[in-house]
Amino acid sequence: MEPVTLKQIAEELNISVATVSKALKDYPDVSKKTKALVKELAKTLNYKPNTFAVNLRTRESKTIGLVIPVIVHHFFSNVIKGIVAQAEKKGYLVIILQSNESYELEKKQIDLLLNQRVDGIMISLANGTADFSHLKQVLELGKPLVMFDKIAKIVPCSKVVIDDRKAAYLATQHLIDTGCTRIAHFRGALLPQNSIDRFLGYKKALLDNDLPYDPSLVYICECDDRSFEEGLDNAKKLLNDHDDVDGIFINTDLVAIGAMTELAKQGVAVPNDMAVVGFSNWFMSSVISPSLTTINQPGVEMGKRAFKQLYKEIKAIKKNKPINPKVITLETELIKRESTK
Amino acid sequence: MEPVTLKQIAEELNISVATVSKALKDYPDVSKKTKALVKELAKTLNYKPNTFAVNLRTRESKTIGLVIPVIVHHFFSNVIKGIVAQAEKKGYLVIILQSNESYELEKKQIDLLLNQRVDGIMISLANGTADFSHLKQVLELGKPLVMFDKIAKIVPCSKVVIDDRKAAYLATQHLIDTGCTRIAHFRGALLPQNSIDRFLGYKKALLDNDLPYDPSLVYICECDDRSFEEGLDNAKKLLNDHDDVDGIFINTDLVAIGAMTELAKQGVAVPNDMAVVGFSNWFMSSVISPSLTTINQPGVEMGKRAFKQLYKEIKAIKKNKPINPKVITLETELIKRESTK
DNA sequence: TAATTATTCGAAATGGTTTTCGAAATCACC
DNA sequence: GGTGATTTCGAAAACCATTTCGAATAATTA
Repeated sequence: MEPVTLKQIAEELNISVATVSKALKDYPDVSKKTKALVKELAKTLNYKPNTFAVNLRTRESKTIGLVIPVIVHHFFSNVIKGIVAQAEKKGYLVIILQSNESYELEKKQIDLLLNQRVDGIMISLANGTADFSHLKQVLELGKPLVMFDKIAKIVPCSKVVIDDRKAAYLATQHLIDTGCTRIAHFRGALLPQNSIDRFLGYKKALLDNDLPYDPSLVYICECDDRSFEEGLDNAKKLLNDHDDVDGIFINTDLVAIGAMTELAKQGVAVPNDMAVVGFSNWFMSSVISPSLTTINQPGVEMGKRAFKQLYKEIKAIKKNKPINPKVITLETELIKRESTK
Repeated sequence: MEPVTLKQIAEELNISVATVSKALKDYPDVSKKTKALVKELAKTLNYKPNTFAVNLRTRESKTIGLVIPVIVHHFFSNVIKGIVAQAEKKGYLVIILQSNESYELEKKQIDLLLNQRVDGIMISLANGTADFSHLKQVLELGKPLVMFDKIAKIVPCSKVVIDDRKAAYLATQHLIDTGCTRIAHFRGALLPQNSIDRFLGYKKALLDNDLPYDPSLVYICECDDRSFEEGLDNAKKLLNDHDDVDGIFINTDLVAIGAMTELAKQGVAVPNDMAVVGFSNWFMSSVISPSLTTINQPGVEMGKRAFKQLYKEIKAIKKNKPINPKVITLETELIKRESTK
């Protein structure tokens, strides 16, 4: 029941632990005979090196940490899938923690991962995170850090993102192209960079098309557990405040779906009375009615690329090479559906 | 940059490593003076015990493994959330692997986790898993194993499930109560127990109500990546094969949504021409139109309970107590919505 | 003062693997 | 047979924390 150790194999064969170790790792200074003997016995005894000991010796755990705001989320669960799959290919395991959009938790979790001595950390920030000392600490310890989607520009680490500003511009331009002239925006929380960028893209599209930017048309939602309800609420407010709006660009599909639900309830026809564009291309956006025009956000791809970058940096650190942070921007596309004309 | 070790603290204070270790752990045989000194220096140097060394000594990793068929899935991502949250509370980290509904991968992943020497393993089986030697191996190694949702009755470990049979019975009975007399069933893959149980519940409800069981009304779907399309396809077949069916009980919401999409396309009115009941209560089921009547499956709760059970067993093993496997059955409920009368 | 007890500490073993360095043994060649 | 080169192996240190057991000192009692 207790796992076999090198020592036991060594005693069995009357050779030293060192030789057994080297035989199993095909060191050139072990004869073919003993190598064969060792390997055979190791196999029959089902020897597996004790990971704890290997970790201690090699100072690496072949494990990475992932801190993510929410797990139950179409986009993020896709990212997780991408990371986990890619990591497994390279022999790395992934420890996943959920920050629940809480800065405090996020901080603790980074600490947990550092204590665990993971070989690298990947993170998408909680909305509330405004202080980055916990992330800088990771870098100071010489551990690779890759941020994705919800990033902080100020932290000098690698990042994988989409061009949120451009995507939002595209979305808004599409509303304009299909005849909307007074376009509202449900933006995300004040802090995360992509929420800001989407807002800026929206604004720029308006200006480029000589449409006035009206701050009263911008509504904020936290995009937390209550996303759907926030969509309902914001739509209600919007309909209450204005009667001339003919399009909305919404920060996230789930909020958009909430908004469309409220619009339907109040008899506002989508897309004829009100066109709607979401963001992220959640699966459900394609199956609701009317289906939702949105921006595709390649979650799995983002996860893969983020891990690949982290992997490069882990290798670099191992060779004492300096790492130069990279910003990888993935392509997105507008997916036209029934919620716009 | 390199983490501080006990040795460094010891040298700094001119005492032994042993004393430092004991001081930090409040052993009674260290004087208050030295304890204070050690603790202070440890704090200023930000000492954290080397997890690798601790693991090696204590023979435990404070880490558990989770193998799950799919991550991007409303129910499973909820389970993950429950597990991760509960584990963190108890000081455990979770390594997550996705089997992708592949027995081969699942087997490899169990091996990976055993090599990693996790303290316990949680798993929801891949559809294809018919051989359980990899799971029995876990038990033989004396590692706690908890299965949830997609389980194998034959493996003598703890399990957390819902009463699929009862839930399916409820769903079918509801169709009957609302006037359906010829009810089809889109069942899941042949193997996983819950797919079988749901089928049995469906069948029993029919018989209890003196409705004939007609095998030609039962369609199979794998419930993999193509769930939605399988819903479309099966609905198409059903409408082609039969013209007298007035209700369908469908194994999973996503398939049900696919089916409803096809029904809508072919002008079959839900619920009047055809009532539909799904299973799992995916979020999107509440926001589509018509909204989907379904069975609520408490994912987060299942994750929590599964971890709690695993935790108990880890503690038991540590104390050399025997573990007696438990089967925990969670309550479900029928959620009536617009897709049934 | 001698003997006993309580207090405080450290040497050393343990956990299992990896790797360096040097020793021993074998072989080749003149 | 002697020299040098090559092959094959093992002792031992290192990784770091934990814990047992015994030694030394200090305090107490007879």
